This record gives sequence, C-alpha cells and structure tokens, in this order.
Amino acid sequence: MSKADVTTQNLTRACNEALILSALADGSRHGYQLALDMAERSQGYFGFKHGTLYPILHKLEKDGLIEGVWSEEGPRGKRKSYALTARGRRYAQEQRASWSAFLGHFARAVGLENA
Amino acid sequence: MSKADVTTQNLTRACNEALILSALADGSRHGYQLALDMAERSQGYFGFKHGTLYPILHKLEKDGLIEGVWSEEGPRGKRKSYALTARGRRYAQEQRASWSAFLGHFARAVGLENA
DNA sequence: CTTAATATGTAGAGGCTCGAAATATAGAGA
DNA sequence: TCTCTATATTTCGAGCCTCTACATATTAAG
Repeated sequence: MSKADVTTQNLTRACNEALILSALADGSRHGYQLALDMAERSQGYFGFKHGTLYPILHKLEKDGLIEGVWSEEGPRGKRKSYALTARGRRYAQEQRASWSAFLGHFARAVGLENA
Repeated sequence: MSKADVTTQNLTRACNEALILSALADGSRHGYQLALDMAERSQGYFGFKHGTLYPILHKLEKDGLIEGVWSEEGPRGKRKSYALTARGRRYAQEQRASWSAFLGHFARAVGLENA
C-alpha cells in the first residue's frame, strides 16, 4: 500500500496517481477514456501509455482507492469503469497537501518564483 | 546524456539534478558537504543519501555539466570539489524553464492553487 | 473483408534510487 | 596508544516503477 507522502523518491508515481485520482474526482471513467481525456485537457502535455496506466489502475483498485465496475458488453465491447472510493478521496486530499509542501520546498531550494 | 526536459517519467532525476545544480550555483562544494548543506537549508526536508548523490555527481561530470577538482590531501583527507561549467549553467536554466512549465500544467490538472 | 479505432491486458527490459558495506584519514578522549 | 566518531568517497545488489511491444477482442467504416 503506497503512502500519500510526496517525496523526491516517488515523484513520478505520486504525479501519476495525483493526475488519475484528480481526473476521477470529476466523474467515473474507464481507462482508455481516462488517457484520452488527460491528453486533451492538458493539450497533449500529459500522455498516459496504456502499459503504464492499466497497472496503476489495478494497483489503486487493489489498495481500495478506486473501484472498478465492468459495464455490460455495450456497443464498444467490455469496459471497466472506475470511481473514487471514500478512502480514495481522503488519500487524494492528503496527497494534495503533501504536494503543496513539496512544491514549496522545491521552489524555494531551486529559486523558482512562479508556478 | 540526459535532457533538460522535465517530464512525468523523469521527475525524480530532474528534481535531484535541479537541487544539485542550484546548490552549486551558489559556489563550489564537494559531495559530502553538498548533502549536509541541502539538509540544513531545507530544514531536513531534502536529504541526499550518498549512495544516490555520488553516482549523480559522476554522471553530471561525465556529461560536462559540472567539473570536479581533487583538492590536495588536506587535513580532512581527499575531497573532490565540484563547480558548475558553462554548459551546466545553461542546462540549469533550461531545466528551470521546463520545471515551470511542468508545475503549471500539473497544478492546473490537479487543482493545486499555490506553489 | 480489411483496416482503424475502441478497449484491456501482460511480460520483459531498462533506468534510477536506496541500503549496505568497504575504504581511508584525522581529531578527540580514555 | 588505542578506540571511537566524523569526514569523505566509492561501488554493488536489490527493488521499484515505467516503457515498449505483443496479445486479444469487438465494432464501424471503407
């Protein structure tokens, strides 16, 4: 079970988690759509490879932060829709606080003014 | 040769590089002292393990971003003092710009207000 | 009927950090 | 003198995490 702490050692994972949990906070989505939305909303800046995304979703589900439901085999074949759990919302909030702390320290240490 | 681009995939490395290059911009230092200074200046928030720090310094030197000079075997045994090169200064500046871009996108995507 | 888009999954490879152990010198204290 | 602690650097193996690539299945379009 990963911690909500954001440290220098887990920045990449913490970033991916934050992006995913934050996107799911706006409503349930399945993996493929999540990747598309992320790319669109960031104008292509953030791009999840599905070889990265699916394992992360599985892990988040195993940790009880998100919950996946298989939709009936609709017009587009099988899809698994993910939603935030209560624990996931708590986790996301803790992580946001931790990100703020990290960014504050980092900006000061490196001399970044703007954000 | 690593790039100055800050992406989701290399955040940890980019963070370590930025901290080191930024610290060396304030004056030359050798590895051990660099770690101590970093910890002190951030009130213990950033702590470089020497198993991490020295390999990074070697890589930065190999890439020509910093330059190390062995001091005479002074009162404290052998020490290698590192200084930024011209290329290192350029690299640091490019990376700062890249960090700003990343933080901007990230803050917006995750809904972080402050920096 | 073939191609492209939708949709999910896994295995292998590689990059990078961490923990631990090794090496060496010098000063302090017993 | 002997030992312990702090200074100072180095390297190896383990482990985590992402990426590339491959595999699978369905549906709409041409």
